[in-house]
Amino acid sequence: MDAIGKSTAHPFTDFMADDFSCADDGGNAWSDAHANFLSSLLKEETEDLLRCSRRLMLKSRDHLFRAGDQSNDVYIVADGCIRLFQVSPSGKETILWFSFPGEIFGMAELSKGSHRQIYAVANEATEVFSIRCQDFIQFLGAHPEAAMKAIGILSARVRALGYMMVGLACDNVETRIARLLMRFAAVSSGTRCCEVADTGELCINVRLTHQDIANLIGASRQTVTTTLAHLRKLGAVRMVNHHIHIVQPDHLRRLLEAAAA
Amino acid sequence: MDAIGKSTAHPFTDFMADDFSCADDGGNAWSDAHANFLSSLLKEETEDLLRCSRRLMLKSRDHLFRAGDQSNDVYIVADGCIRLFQVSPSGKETILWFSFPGEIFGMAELSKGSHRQIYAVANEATEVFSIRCQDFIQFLGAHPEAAMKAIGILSARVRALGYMMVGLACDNVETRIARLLMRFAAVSSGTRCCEVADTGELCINVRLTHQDIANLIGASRQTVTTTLAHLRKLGAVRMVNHHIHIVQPDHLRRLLEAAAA
DNA sequence: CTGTATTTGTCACCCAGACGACAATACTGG
DNA sequence: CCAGTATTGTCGTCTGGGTGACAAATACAG
Repeated sequence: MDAIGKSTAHPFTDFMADDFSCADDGGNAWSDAHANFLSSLLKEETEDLLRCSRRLMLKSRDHLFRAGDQSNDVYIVADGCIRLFQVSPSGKETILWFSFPGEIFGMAELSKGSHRQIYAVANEATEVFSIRCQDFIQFLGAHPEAAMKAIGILSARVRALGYMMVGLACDNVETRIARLLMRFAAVSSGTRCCEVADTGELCINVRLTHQDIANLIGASRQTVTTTLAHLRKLGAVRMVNHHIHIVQPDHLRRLLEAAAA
Repeated sequence: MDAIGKSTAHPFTDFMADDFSCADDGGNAWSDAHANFLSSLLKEETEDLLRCSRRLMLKSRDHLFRAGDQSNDVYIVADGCIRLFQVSPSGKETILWFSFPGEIFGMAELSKGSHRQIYAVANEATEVFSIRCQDFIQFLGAHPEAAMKAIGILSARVRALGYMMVGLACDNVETRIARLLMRFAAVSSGTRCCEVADTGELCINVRLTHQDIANLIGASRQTVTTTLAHLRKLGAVRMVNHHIHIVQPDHLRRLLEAAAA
């Protein structure tokens, strides 16, 4: 659990501080939504919270919960990565987001002691802290600043989802993919890939199949394969081991600007 | 401001209580996101909060704030209706939601004392309470239950946006419209239309142009016109004055079930 | 009451991307 | 090490719905 204590590239403290232009494309909301809740807490708050937590070890593809389950806990990722998604009545999977170490999830179902709306699956071998809703609510009551941080994270998620909606409604598949890659690069940059050159190359250190990407951006798997092949041919991205590197971030940025025109 | 004190069809108390099937299509999240924040507060909390508020009167189409503005306040609708939307870089408008009397909005930009991400305009003559962020944060600190309610509303909005994403990614335009109409009917049912028959006819008491609907579901205005004309021809909906009535809710429900197959 | 702006209704055209169908790899558990 | 499963790569084919272009019908300000 040594990944927990240390601050990542997105400590919560940044959250209140940094300014950004109004032409922001949602990248900030995206980062803020991935704020490291755990490392943003004070030492004593962390102890208070983890005291009443259980630790769960999940193998890749293990289900943590499914839609319809009773929702009794909130979770914090200790290590690994959790995929949060919905399944439409027709069976299509829509990925809402991934949760990385330090991030809290399952909060959205907190206030109704009721049922899960979404699915949570380990995207790789993953370790999570599980905290009973009751305990968590009590914790928030006892630590108003922590409650404000929770509100901050939920707010960021609302903003991030808003931007996702806009992208889905306005952009074509290539643009959606470009934007997704840039955002993932920003968020997953904490866990740097071994072989990043001194060039501006960015590493997306998450296991993502083409199907996953399709489910993230609301496209078909084939179109993702084709588009990604195209970007690779242009030299904008390349595959390293089993994840994507953005060779020319500027190329993707230009794509995004072009879409704005 | 007599619309404020009395509870609507969605008091916050319902929020923690009602159960629902796991096949929920997000209607609950939608309703919960439109929870009446103001009327959910205790009398003393309400006084505390409104003491430090200013009242603003807006004419139809007045801008309350725009993307890029400094975000210094949160707002509560006293009367009327506020349209919250984003504008894509290419100029396309995407409506995220409407806020009705008693609802709080602007919260998502609360925690960064920074800039608005979205636009808020009065959809009709509207009256809002404006509360400085500082005061609101202080209020939440002083009233932990109110803070939990705020978290509950943000959570519901996260869930609602999740469902919107799924719909956008999976459903065709007709289904998206049908779902939108059913949800609006549920939410706006508080302000009942004068001439609702004893039939199961539902009234959507919000001024919505075809362009608005298009912006809500990510479709073109023409397609909305055509689809709505089709639904009217089938006798599923009709226009009353300047808003839509759902003549046969079952017809729309059947549409939604069909989409699930 | 009247000119201007907004909203609705309807076309014909066209294309991004969904879908189905395979073959070729690459993993993974036993 | 091998069978079985998951993932990638590539084709045609086909269509939902975007786009532009109008005309008609309202709404609204002055």
